[in-house]
Amino acid sequence: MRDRQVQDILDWYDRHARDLPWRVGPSARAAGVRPDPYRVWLSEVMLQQTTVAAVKAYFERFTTLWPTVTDLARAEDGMVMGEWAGLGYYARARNLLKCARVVADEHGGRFPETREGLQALPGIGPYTAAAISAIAFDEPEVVVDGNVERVMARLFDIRTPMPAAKPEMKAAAAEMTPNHRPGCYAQAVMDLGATICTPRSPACGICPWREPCLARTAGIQAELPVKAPKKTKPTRYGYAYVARRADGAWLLERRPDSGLLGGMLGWPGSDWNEDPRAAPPIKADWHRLTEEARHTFTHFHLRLKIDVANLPPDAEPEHGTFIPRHEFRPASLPTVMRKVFDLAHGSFENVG
DNA sequence: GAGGCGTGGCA
DNA sequence: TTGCCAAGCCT
Repeated sequence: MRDRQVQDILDWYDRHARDLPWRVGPSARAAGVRPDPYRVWLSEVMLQQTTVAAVKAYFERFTTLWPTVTDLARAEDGMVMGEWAGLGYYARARNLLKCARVVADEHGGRFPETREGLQALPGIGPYTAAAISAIAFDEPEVVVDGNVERVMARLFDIRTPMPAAKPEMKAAAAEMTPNHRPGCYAQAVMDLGATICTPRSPACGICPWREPCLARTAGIQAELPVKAPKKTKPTRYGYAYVARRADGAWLLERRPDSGLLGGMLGWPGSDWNEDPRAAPPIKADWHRLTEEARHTFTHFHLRLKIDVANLPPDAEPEHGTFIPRHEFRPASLPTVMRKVFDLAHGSFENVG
């Protein structure tokens, strides 16, 4: 029975596999083309908790700037963080660089081929290690991500709430994983989860697993997997300070490596909490903008009051660094900081 | 084990 | 507007 289902989803994948920039499609794979482990790794890290649509442009940009893991290992930290800006979960970018440097310096520029070897690297956990091993090296590893959990919960009608159901999902995934074409199988299940077995309104009518799917038989496919309700997000408040020196340089600061937006550039500002204290980085004639910047993070809403100021050529702030006008790219800021800039920059006159 | 950690799209 | 969701990892 399991062999029948594996064959059915592989047949479906051979006909309907998504064409993705980092993917070697089923026909090319059958012709002997092997995926580049560097590109598989880079795409998997970018795809952690992130949509394919958001990742595509970043993947193209990164692989153009840094075609190999050795190239990436030699990049400057600030350059990589700036290129990652907007993609979110910035610890991924810091770990990406760490990982590239370990692979370049300690593994001769080649990725380990085993799940164990891969999972020892920074930013590579159980899912990513199994995925790289399966996709890049065609090892029959059990690949379990959110897609696989959803598909298995439905195929086997697993009603145990998450995250308690994880061991059952893993066992179900292990039961299904084939020794033949494991890389294609892993990508097939993820494509199925992304395009047919979707969280809401799954397209069961065109699913290659519609017959054996126990949740569909019971009519509860859209209710699975069962998840605990989310906690409501609190709102925090803060101040952001946008200052421009007379020569057009902007006063920014590099945030500490750990914590929220770690390692990213941002505007100087206060702490973000229920009752923040204003904390300008330099004595100046600050002007408060009418509009606040609003942004929502994973676990709280944020509202920032924005102060702007022009600084003299010899300004010496208590903290922060002046970024010359021609070196400053708003796109290299995390989104919340870019929102602040978008609101503030209109209040400055152009400098020739 | 639970919480921290981004962002944008969509119902 | 609000909530939910997307190929998790780290502490």
